Amino acid sequence: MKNHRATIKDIAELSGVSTATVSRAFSGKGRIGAKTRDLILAKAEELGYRANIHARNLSSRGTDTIGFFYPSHKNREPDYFINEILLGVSDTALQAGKIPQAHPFASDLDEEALDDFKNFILGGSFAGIIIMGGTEGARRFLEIAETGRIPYILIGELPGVEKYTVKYQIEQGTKLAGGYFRKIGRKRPAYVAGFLDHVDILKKQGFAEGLADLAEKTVYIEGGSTFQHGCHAYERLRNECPECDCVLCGNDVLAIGFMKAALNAGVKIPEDIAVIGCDDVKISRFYHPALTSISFHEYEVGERAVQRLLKLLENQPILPEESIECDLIVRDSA
Amino acid sequence: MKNHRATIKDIAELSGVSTATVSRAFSGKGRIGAKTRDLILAKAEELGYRANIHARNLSSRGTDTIGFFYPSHKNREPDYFINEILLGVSDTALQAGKIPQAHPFASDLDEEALDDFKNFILGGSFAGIIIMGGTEGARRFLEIAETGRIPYILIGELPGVEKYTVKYQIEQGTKLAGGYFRKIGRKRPAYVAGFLDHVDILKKQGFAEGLADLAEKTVYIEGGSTFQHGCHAYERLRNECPECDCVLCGNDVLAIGFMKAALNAGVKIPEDIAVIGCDDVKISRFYHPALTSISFHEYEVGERAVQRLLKLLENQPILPEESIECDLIVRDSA
DNA sequence: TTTATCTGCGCAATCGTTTACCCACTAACA
DNA sequence: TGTTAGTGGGTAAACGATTGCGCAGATAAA
Repeated sequence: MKNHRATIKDIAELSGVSTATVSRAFSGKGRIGAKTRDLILAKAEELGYRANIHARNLSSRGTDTIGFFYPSHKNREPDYFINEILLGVSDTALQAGKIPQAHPFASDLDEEALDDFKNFILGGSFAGIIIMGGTEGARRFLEIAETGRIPYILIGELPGVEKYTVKYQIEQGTKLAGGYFRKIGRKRPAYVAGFLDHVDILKKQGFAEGLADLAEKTVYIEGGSTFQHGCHAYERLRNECPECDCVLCGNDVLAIGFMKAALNAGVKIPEDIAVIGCDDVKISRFYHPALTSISFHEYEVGERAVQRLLKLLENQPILPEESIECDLIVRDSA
Repeated sequence: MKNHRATIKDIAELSGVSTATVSRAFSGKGRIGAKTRDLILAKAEELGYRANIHARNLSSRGTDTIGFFYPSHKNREPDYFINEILLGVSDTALQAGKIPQAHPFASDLDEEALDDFKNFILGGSFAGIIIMGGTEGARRFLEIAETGRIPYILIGELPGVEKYTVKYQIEQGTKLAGGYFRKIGRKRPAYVAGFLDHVDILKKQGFAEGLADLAEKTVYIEGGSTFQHGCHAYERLRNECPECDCVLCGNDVLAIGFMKAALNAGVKIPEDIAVIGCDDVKISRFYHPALTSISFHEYEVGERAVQRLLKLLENQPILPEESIECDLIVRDSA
């Protein structure tokens, strides 16, 4: 029994043909007779042959891998929002015969880590990449992709970048929340910030628009984006503005933390205070009360990003940006 | 300006040395003079050189990639349990200079998908792999790894497989839950099943042990492992055994679904019915009431799996199996 | 000075594919 | 019968690294 993995050469010998022919039998490219091909495939099966992936990629100057890069925070809770996008990315890539690869990067990306990523990306690991925007770290990946002339798609916002992106309607979304609070007759709004980045600014703006004349009374609480931050935000709000009767949180986990602290304090939701979250992640509907939230249709965002990247890879023309609709999903918390 | 990516050859020419020397400058292997090396590194920097990863892998017959294969269910909710393990795997791999790659596989793995995985794994994509056990799909991956002589570590249980695994103490864990229900004086237990696989059997057994004389009165509800299943489980339990006063659920999301339905029906938790979940996933502490759950220390499981795989890769001897302790984390639901 | 040891580096084979190019053969047609 | 087209498949050069071997020169030991 051979001790090494069967190669194309072994099959060639066994079938009495050249390696070129064997290669053609598998690739379908080039001309080859039907019986020769069948013979080759049979022998290959027999030997349990599998093409060496490195050799293939080297020789053909390409790969089927698509990278997905997203920020991951140090003190991390799972990021349910990005998980949804990732799901969309993975499914779509797989369906197209591409191999998805997820790579989190630290939000405080140091030079060393960045260098590893450069080796990785510029070393030819990816046919194309998808970058999660919103943070400055994302910009570094854009730069890498640019210098390596690697096709990429940006998801979300990054100031100054217009090509090629898939956006979700952040301002539109929070505007819906503002409008909804008005509609149900709330008077004193609050906003609890998430990551304190560019995205947050847009969220605030949209919220203010939706609130219209109520906007100027808005109380802003800042801190962070985790469950704990949400709990603290409630405590702070109770001190700073006990009369607030509705709150929009920068993400769902934050909203859940807020609700948890409020419920513990005996507050009734939504009677005493109405709560809306952002992202509409899966767990929001699990909560009691079920969280009203703004859905940016994350899965679809991931899906679309891959679809666009695929076109880029095939040199098909695409619009510089596309946008996915958002919705307010009303449940029990507001 | 050159249009192709700089190669080792370009640098060799530019520095007036051979490609062998350039390679040595980067790898640190072999002998090389200090100034030659510095010169080479400088030129490389200048050209923005990054080693082609495919060429490297082909030439050196190896790769730094570690694969993580886990079952993913069709109608999927994010699997918070596996997410935790994955986090442990990723962090540990990265620290060791390896590149982690996560690959979900459908629980009803068909031949075609399996063949893709074979190409992938046997094609040399991985230095070693980590396989999430518990389902029969996992066995197929073991087989692939065996035929390709690829080092692997199995996480959890798979009947008949003893080498090399990292186990978490399933029976021990649910036994704790059973004991706890006795201790707090509950009389009529129920068990809500998760995936209905091998793992579930162990959970039932452990639970029964912990319940001791209460075990025979246990009501078993089966169905699935999602939030929805949890909701239905509550409805069924109310019909089948309204006097049940404590329930163990096969996983946390199931438990949360159960609680949600119960709370909606006006039931008090834990007063009317005490609820314990399995896995102690992050979201469990968010819930209101916070869920009491059995922690299998998933992060650590993932961590340990990688540590063991690394030893295998270095041909260091390791024990056939190791086991990670479990704990009952008491919160507010029981 | 001679011999042994060590250091730095080049030569060239190798890893396992893909693919451009070319040649031999068959079939068809005038 | 000679020309043309079309088919099947071989030859060999890539792809971009790694690495065993050996050689020349420097240094140390005798």
